[in-house]
Amino acid sequence: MENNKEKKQSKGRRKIEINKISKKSSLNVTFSKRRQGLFNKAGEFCVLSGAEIAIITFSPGGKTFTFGHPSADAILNRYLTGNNTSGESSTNLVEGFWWDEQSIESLDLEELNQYVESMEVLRKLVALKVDEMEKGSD
Amino acid sequence: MENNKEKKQSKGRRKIEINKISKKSSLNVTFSKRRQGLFNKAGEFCVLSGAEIAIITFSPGGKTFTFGHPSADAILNRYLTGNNTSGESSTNLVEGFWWDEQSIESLDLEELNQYVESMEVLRKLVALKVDEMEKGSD
DNA sequence: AACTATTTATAAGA
DNA sequence: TTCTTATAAATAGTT
Repeated sequence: MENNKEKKQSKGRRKIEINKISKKSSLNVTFSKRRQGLFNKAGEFCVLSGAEIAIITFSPGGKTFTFGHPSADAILNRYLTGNNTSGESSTNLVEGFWWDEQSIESLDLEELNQYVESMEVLRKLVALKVDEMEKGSD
Repeated sequence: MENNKEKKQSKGRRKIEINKISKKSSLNVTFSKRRQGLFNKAGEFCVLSGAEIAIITFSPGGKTFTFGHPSADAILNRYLTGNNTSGESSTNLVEGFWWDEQSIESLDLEELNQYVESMEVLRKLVALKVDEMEKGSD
């Protein structure tokens, strides 16, 4: 009972080089898995260290993913309610953090503008917090 | 040669609960390790999927960490040159991405304003890109 | 700062 | 696409 010298690798994880994945189906799977992994890490990072973190991801496929602090929930919601007329969206909570996914069918340029808007939302979140602190410390 | 029933755990990683770390030295170590881990993951994520990502971390210790795209390098530099009068800073490159660390000794309120500024920088980066595209597609 | 035993993440496969 | 599983990678506690 001989098996080939180059016997088939088992199905476990194999080492990969970090290069752009060309095969579209693989790319989608990897994108999803790693986005989830990244957001989980970010959540743990925040809780363990007490840091605040904001992440914005702009996928080549035309989706904007943001990750942030619980205090941002209400504001994000308002943002979504006000602006989200063209695609579905979902907001998830894990370990007290929200993340958000927006499907937008749009041209590249519009996608970028979307990205800018998302950043603007995050900026406002923090500005609001600053405002609170100024009132509190006066 | 009996060892206690509760024998000492070996030194390998042990499972932990995700709660704020109270011991300051441990917190610092964990913060550094996990920040590095997170940024590495983010870099791989970008390269593999072709996504763009921006991360801003505001640590309780008064440091702002940002992670971004190579195209942002010049702008970040200008930002640092213009604003960084109170603390040291360093910019690192890994896999073509930059990350940055700023030491700021300031009050909480000032730290938050710093955070807002960092976000503003990121926003400008993308706005610039939009501008480029508008010119290109015209 | 290095080490290493474990836990955790995840690339392929089913 | 969701589940499985072998393996790579991250990291908590130790030194």
